[in-house]
Amino acid sequence: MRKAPNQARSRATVEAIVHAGARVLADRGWAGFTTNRVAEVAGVSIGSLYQYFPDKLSLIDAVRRRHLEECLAIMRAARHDGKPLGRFLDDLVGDMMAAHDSHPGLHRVLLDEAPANGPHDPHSAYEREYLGHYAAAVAAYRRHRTETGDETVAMIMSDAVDGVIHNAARRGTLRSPEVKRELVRMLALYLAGPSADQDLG
Amino acid sequence: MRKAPNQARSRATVEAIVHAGARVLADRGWAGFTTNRVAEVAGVSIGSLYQYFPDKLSLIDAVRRRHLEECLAIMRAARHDGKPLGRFLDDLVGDMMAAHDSHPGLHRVLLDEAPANGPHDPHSAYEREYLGHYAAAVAAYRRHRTETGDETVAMIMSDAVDGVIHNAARRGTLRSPEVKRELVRMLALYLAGPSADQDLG
Amino acid sequence: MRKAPNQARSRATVEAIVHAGARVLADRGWAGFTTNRVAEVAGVSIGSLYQYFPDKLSLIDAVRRRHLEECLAIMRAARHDGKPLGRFLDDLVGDMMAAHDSHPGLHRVLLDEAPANGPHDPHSAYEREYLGHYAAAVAAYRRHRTETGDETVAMIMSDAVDGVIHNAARRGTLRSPEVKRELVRMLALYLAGPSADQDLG
Amino acid sequence: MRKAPNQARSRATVEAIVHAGARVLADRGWAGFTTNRVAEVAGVSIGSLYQYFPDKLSLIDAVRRRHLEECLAIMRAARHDGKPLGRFLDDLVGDMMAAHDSHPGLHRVLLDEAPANGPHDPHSAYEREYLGHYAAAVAAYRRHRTETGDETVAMIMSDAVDGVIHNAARRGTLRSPEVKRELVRMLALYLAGPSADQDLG
DNA sequence: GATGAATGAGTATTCATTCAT
DNA sequence: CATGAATGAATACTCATTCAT
Repeated sequence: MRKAPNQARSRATVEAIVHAGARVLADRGWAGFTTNRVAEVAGVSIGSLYQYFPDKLSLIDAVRRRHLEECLAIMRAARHDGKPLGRFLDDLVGDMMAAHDSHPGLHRVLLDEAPANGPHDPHSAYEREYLGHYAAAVAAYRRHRTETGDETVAMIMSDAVDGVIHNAARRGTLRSPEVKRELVRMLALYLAGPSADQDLG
Repeated sequence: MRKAPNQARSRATVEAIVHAGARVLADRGWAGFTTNRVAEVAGVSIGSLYQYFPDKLSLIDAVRRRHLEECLAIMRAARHDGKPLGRFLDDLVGDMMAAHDSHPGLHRVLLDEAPANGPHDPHSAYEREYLGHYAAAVAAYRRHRTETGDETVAMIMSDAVDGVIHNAARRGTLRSPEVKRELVRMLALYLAGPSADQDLG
Repeated sequence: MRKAPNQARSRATVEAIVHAGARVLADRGWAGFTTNRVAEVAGVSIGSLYQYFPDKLSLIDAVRRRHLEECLAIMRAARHDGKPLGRFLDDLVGDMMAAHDSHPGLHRVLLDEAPANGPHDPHSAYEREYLGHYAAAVAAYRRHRTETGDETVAMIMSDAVDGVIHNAARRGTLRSPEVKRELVRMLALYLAGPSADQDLG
Repeated sequence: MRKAPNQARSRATVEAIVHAGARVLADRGWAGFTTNRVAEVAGVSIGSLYQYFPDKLSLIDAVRRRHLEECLAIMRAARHDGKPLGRFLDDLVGDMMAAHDSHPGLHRVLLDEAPANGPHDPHSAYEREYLGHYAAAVAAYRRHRTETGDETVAMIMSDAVDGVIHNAARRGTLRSPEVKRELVRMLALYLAGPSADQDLG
């Protein structure tokens, strides 16, 4: 960002711009994301937008950072302190679906356009922490030890949640209790289940 | 499409354009997808591109149709005729991962710029058949009957596969045997598992 | 128009664009009318042109509206309040020839590319008022009443003036006093003359 | 033209192209006149069109020549050998209106786009002969000798006819007997009338 | 700071024309 | 000769970005 918004009004302006950016990205996709449109939706002039964001990319980065931070906050809040597994998954999946319900499709769009995927970019940092939370839960709840590491199991779970939630967002079924229940059931069975080599005949 | 390619030469041209379109979309994303670039990569003039596709969007549609058709072909080929479940899932997931390995990220980009997802657009038709194949497999292999329909289970499975594969594509781990094995394990446990209400404590 | 020019600067810009459009259309005809050329002649960037006009056609419409409005202004100013007929026609034809002398050929080009001449398009509205003025003059000066209505006579006169003036524009003889005198004479004789059925032997 | 069509089939092809050119020009105006469209309407391939016409301009010239030739043929046929004036004008105007009824607007479009208006271009040659026929008629029928030459009177008449007919074409009233009658009446009164200086009160 | 008019490089698209079949 | 696929210069139009007010 070009400059730190010091005064209250400035902060509100930046807030409005980032929020509008998320909205436009979710509603119109990459092709419909133009700086002029974002400024219009935010209710500020295009000049003001460039006062705070040096270019389009930095605005997208801000939107991305904001969204990933929200997802991380949910993960951080999803404590597995003594909760039974079913309850833990229920809370986690429920909160995640709720979070995506406000801007369906945003997450998906944000992750698609590969943003300089070096190991040090913000997305990677986010992902490391994100998967770390999942791995901790896996370590806490997993029943059967196999040769597969917690990190891999965590990744599979995270990606499955991602897939189910974002396809639900696309179909407009984010609020379906059935979808939520089945996703939770799949994760629970996965965590509870025996190793791959056993009787899946 | 503006014009049906009748002669052999023109069919080859259209083929090259669609193929180049997939490549450019996968490599450069929405922002890098320009008709001139596609024409260049295809090795044809921009005029030839517009001879067959009335505009940029119709070209993207063609690329999408082509890709979805490839995915459907895999589903159709994945017969569950007497195979044990583990074998069936192994084949299906393996083929799907291989298919996405050629253009990692393409599927995701294609599905996310959601253009008018009414129930009658080609993507919906594709999705109906796609989920239908999954549902047939679910009906064949499911052990425990619950109140949840085969279609819902099929959708969860399909979306989970989607999420895992496309995040793997993003991370460059599409060829990892571990990822494949765990995804198969999760699906198998899900299909084999008891209803949600049981002892997931 | 895409956007109303509010500030003084933007009004000047729109003015310059429309004026340049008339000039380019008159000088180079349809084939030479390109938006980039108009912008260049207007001394503004191509972006500014598209800030106010959504496409080429809307710019042509603006030029047309402007020109028709100028012609109407001449008709409105040509009062037949007690003037003798000769004087009235002299003033009217003189003003009209002068008006076309600034952009010879513009009128013809504008009217000929007939874009959807339904009864409700702006050109029709213009034509109704235009012919109305002529009809009023006919009613005031006509000597012999025939079965032909004032409106028809007005239309014949208007079209004849149109034909003579625009062919004169094409030939570069718009300032010829002889042309003006003879056109006036023809109109006067027509208005003064007896019905068609009489001795035209 | 690139080469003379010798065989019967070639002549028919050229014929079809010129005819289609007139049709497209009349129906779609300058903006819609493309060589590919003309070829399509003519039912020949674009390659065949370029076999006979080296470029677009030469095709337009052919269409123009053809149309002007038709108008000239009407003038040549309109003999004033002893006919009374009323009869002569009636025939001339009637034939001219009929000629324009097949391709309304064509003449207008053809004359608008100023085609290299040197004194030696085909249009000027046409115009000279055309006005010459009118002048001969004027000389034959004019009643009052004034200081204005026959050529000027002829030009005014020709231009008035042009204006009335082409505006009628635009309005779709080319077959109106009233329009024809009034146009004839105006021309007759003009030819019969006294000099400009007299009692036009 | 805020504004929004202006800019112009860059993209989408057309269409006259060529040439291999 | 006829065909129509291919070409690419030229045009229409967009949108990130600047800057005078």
